[in-house]
Amino acid sequence: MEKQFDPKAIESKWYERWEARGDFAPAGDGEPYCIMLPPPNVTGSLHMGHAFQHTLMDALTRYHRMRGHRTLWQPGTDHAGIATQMVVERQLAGEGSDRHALGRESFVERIWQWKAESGGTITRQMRRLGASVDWSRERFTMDEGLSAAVNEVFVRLFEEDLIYRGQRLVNWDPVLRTAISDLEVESQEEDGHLWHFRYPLTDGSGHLVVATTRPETMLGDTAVAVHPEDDRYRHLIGQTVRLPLAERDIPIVADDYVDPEFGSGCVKITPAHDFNDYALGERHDLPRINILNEDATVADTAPEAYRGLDRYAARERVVADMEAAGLLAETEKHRLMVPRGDRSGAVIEPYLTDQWFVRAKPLAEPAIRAVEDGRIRFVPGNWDKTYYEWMRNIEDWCISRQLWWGHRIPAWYDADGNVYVGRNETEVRERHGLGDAALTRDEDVLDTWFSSALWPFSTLGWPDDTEALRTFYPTSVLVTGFDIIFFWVARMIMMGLKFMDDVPFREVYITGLIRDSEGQKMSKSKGNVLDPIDLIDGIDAESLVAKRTAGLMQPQKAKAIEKMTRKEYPDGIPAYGTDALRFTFAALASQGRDLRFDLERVAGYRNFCNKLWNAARFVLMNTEGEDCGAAADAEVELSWADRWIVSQLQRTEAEVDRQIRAYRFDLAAKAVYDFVWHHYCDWYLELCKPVLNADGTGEAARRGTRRTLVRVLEATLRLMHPFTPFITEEIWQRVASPAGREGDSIQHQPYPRADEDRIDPEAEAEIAWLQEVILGLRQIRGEMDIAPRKALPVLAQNADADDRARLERHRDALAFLAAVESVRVLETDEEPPESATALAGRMKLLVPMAGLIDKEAELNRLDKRLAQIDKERSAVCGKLDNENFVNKAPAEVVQKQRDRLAELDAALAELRGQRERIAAM
RNA sequence: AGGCGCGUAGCUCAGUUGGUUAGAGCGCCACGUUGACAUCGUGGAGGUCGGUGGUUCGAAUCCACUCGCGCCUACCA
Repeated sequence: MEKQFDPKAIESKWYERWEARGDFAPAGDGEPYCIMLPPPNVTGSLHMGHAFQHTLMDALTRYHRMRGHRTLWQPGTDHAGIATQMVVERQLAGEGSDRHALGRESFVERIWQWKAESGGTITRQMRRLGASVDWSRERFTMDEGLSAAVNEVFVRLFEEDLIYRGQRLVNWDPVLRTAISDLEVESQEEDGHLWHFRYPLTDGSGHLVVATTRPETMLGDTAVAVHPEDDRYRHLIGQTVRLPLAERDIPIVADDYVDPEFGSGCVKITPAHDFNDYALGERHDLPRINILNEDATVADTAPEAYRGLDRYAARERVVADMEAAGLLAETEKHRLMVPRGDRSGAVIEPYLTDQWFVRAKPLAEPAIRAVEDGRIRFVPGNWDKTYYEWMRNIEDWCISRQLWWGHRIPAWYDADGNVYVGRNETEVRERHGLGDAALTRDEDVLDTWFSSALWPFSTLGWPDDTEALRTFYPTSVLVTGFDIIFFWVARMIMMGLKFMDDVPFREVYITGLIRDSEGQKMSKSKGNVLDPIDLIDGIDAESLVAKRTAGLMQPQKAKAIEKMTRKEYPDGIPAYGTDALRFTFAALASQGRDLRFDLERVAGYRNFCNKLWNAARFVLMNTEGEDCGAAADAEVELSWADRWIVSQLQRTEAEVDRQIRAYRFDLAAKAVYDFVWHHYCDWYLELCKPVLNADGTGEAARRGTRRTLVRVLEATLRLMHPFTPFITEEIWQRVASPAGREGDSIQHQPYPRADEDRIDPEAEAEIAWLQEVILGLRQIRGEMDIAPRKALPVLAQNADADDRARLERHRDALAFLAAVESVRVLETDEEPPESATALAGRMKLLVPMAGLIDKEAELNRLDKRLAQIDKERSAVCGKLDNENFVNKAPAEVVQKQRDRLAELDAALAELRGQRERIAAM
């Protein structure tokens, strides 16, 4: 083996073998376990959030596969309607063309081409991450089967009146010129103005003042509203005002919606351009005047002077005209929430159009119940509140999009505008007896999330009753971020319950969000993104800068991004390898908080991989070609250390298993790390050395230690495999045989299960004693500046029979790990020489000071220890002197404190005595 | 406005039902290279657990209030 672990040398080799052999396909007849990969955008690339989530999904998948479950991790990609269409439209714009010039068919063809070219990025990256998805089942939301499922769902929902078409106010993106759903609107507070306008009463008796943030919409006003109880205006209700500029008479209506405290207490009402006004208009049966075109220019329904103006130009014009007419009462600065499209960034316009909707309430009710009664569990649990909040206030879902890339709505219109919905045109004609009448298909496509909502069953073959569907639905767990609970999770639950009559998954594990080391959200525009592949392979500073500054929406930011990047990564990023990256993700995955991603952390886990690698190297150096006691009748003798490490392994196995089940990957990773580094390497390997090297060791003892070395390592590799698949496979191939195991790959080996019977309290006590002695002596050495390899003669005082036996038993270990030259047990009445002291239980270890230790230094050291002990002693005494504590606390707790006090007193007495003696010398 | 979360060592974070000597990693200080590993070893320094008050024999942990920060929903013209 190489002295240093080199991930590059092994990773691609193993993944190719696993995939070629079909290792990731569900196998056996165990209990089914299934995870649906949240389908990434087909033309996207893997970002840190993906890599994080994929790591956790893969860990779960490998864990269950090793436990013998019939495990499926179902991969696939999403067509991502708007996002993908925008990319190709931008390309066309670069060529001086647009989709209309191309025509629908060619445009869609062009997107398919783009998908074919760039669509493999994510899946290639997933392979680099070691994701053990079953590629043979890979699906795409727009492939044939999934499209059929989409049509089927649409038709069935339509037939049950759960999908309808209607003219309603929707969120309109005037740049993309399509409707979008409520969820695709992101509101942000921005600076604006509040304009106060005078609207004259028609009868000439005065005027009302209304305030607005959007003056141009007054062209579509159809009422002014006041609060019914507002004494200032009560007498005017039912009268009309003369709407300036448009010169129309509009009524004054009374409605509770109006807050009399705000502004003048009068509100202009524009039902066609504001959601609240729309609702108010419905209550009062007001006309709706749509004054905007699709691109947010003023329409012909408005007065001539404004037609064709952009909405913001119209705004200025309206304000100027009102001012000129003496009707502008006041202009004030105002912060307001501005709705923007999440894709285009354009200011969204409430807009009156014909769209298709899913009736949400009837679907939401069973979906709420599924979480309430525990058929679906959120992890961490508090996310159910977020879910309930949204589901209980859910509005109908606008599913039609005025785009070309997506599932075209299966609806046809005849010459009279009658609508027919069916799985295809032939079916529509047959079912409605339309013969060969002219039919035109609806131009619109469905919201991307409509097909995503079906993912848990459409990928398994629905609407056909397939073996896969019967086996893997409901799936086991969904792993995703909180940001798509509404977009996706809630909708999958609704659709799953509706069409499968069962929940789509039993648990939803919500991961935190990956941020950069400063706690900033990672985004292309901030220039702080990291490509997980760059952490695996490494990247030089130039390439990293080039990558981060390429294709920016705001190219002027490039300089700042370059500066920041060069400062943070002057030498680029070293290659850490996949296993280190994955282990980092696992270790960071604590619950309920966002996580800061810090390269120092990855470096630490790369070191950990190297540690494991070298431990394996040591084991192999000591076992290759040697008898490791594999034979059934081999005579084998286990040392205390052997028994101890086996015992520790059981505890670790139990802990890791428990934490994985609880989705506490951070704690599972910590348990593994502690075991490998601090138990196996720091102590066990060191304790093995004297056994293997000493001349006096018997063959049965060597065999026992070799066998334990290699078997514990082998089990540890299996324990770690879900987190670090590559290094564990590589090493396992070398140690499996000496450890007495057979198999083609570690991933099909059983996951370690703790064996209660192999927990060995006797061995644990023995090694705990040994550690205490060694640590005590090392402390003296360290604090007294005694050279590390300077062999020390040690005297033991107050050693009881056990201590004496143990000192004898572990003489080699003490010599090796604490450089003890000799140990002599003092007789009861023997006066010790001037010495430095350490305690191990009641036994006192003395290192004679002659020539080694400075008297003052030892006195200081003792004073420090005494102070520590004395401080704790006062705390314990405080408790025990408290009658209430002694009377009310559980007996065992009280006893524990008494025992502790006794220990402290003994230690105090010993050390004080020691101090006096040294001081007197 | 409502909801959720966070505040523990210089930094990033654990601390599961109240009883630990409050932990880890990184960083810091000192010492150390005859082969598992310098991507390492040994020893050490460093925290009144945001604040106040309460419940309790006992609070980082439970309750109330408070300060600071973050996120998500929401109709303020």
